[in-house]
Amino acid sequence: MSDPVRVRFAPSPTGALHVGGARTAIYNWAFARRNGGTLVLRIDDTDPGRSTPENTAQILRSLEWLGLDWDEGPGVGGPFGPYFQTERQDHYARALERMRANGTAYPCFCSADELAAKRDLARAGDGVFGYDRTCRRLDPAVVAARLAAGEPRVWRLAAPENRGDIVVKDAVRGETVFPAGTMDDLVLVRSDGSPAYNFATVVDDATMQITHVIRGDDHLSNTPRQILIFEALGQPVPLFAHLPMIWGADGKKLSKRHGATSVEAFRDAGYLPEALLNHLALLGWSLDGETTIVPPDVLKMQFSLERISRNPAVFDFEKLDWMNGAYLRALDSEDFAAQAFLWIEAAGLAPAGDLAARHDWYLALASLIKERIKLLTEVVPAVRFLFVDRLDIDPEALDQVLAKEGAGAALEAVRQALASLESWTSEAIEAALRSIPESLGVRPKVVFQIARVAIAGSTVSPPLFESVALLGREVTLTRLTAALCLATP
RNA sequence: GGCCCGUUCGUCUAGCGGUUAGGAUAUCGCCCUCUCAAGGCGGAGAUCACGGGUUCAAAUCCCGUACGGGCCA
Repeated sequence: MSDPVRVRFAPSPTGALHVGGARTAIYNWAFARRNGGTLVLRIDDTDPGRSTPENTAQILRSLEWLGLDWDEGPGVGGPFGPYFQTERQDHYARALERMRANGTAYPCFCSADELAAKRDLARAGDGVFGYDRTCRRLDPAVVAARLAAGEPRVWRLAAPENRGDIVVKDAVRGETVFPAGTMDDLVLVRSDGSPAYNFATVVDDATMQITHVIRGDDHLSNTPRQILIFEALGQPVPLFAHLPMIWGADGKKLSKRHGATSVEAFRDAGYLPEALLNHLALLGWSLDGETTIVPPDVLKMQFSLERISRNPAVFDFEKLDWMNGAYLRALDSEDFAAQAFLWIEAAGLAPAGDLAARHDWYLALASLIKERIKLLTEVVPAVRFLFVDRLDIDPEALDQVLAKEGAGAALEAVRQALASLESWTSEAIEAALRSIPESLGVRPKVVFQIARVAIAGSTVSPPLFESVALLGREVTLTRLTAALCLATP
């Protein structure tokens, strides 16, 4: 009860960190922070074929991008290392030794062919059980001889035969009972000496003194087996919290087919880490049922296992978009400008030092667009007209606005009004332009739309007067003149 | 096949024996307005998977069924 909380996130570096894993990491992180506990990051790299250092690096990068920090693990070390499973062979060997000594593990010499035959036999009958325990009944002297002879073998758990029902205590689902006698003698160590998943996980969780295992729902069925291993090792069983899966819109496990799933893909698609984190946190957890904006610092103060829901959640891309917009709007102009400039620079619209060189200009730009976009990828299309030398005018806008009769007269009036303006501020520009419609006898919005197309190349743009102010006199007049040639008089 | 888990507006969820079943998003309408957004106001949208119980009273408790999902093989 009063034991300090220790939780872990144990990704497999067989691919990028995807949103499901990210949510698990977020919950572990928030739970550790909320309870003043320790978050351990452990890399489950035991799959030699698919685990790569590149994937590990990418996972760490994604976690850092999300703003998650860990107290023990790669990069920070800690007293329970190493934190890569491939470097923990001696722990597994010691654990197996202990289980051999207390009779909870035994060698099995059955070949793959024999096992397949046993399986077929079992399937033919009605009861489909696990391994039939042939080698568990072998004479000790025979076992010793075959071991000494170096015969290929795996090591199996000797599942207890007189144990009662196995009860998984889970903070999300309460107590789940697995009937006694349904557990088979699962493989702990493979014939090549590598630890099986359940074994390595339990040995690590035990030696790292993990108190709460927060992980995906898909491990719930493994849990009774793991409990048996904890008990065989004589170690306390942690408390569990199994999270419901995240689905795509079709009710299938979220995958690439549904769109972006890796954290980095969301970053590249223009999402803010806080927004992704917030959205993920709310897929399967709620603060109070009313609050939708839960920033990281609130999450780590308020997170609780009790409010995790039991049913799977469909990943709602539209809601994430809305949320990203909300976070973008909440940014002050300084921060928004910094974010936006990354994209502007990457698109080649502005040179590297431009943000510092024209700081106030960028701040003004930021305030113009930050409440009009939901994704950072929208920045460049929204502001391109402010950077390019030659403006391309949208053909449809040309056709619908500049081709209208009187467009030329309006443009000429705008050009003249601006050419003689003494102070180039949005206020002065607005005053000058607002006086035009009346003299021409048209509605204000007609003139403004004509000017907008001439200046921004589109019927949709940031606010006109401010945009003109940002564009500067020279460029503005050039564009008006150029548009004049295209417009109907 | 066995064992587990899940099922409240399209979606995320609140609800933990008595509520006009609440919020968010999406959607629709109106207002604001130089376009687009943002913002404000309002509407529509949930026979609480289904069937039995228990109870004066069930979305809430119990048992089945169906449909989804997971794990093992």
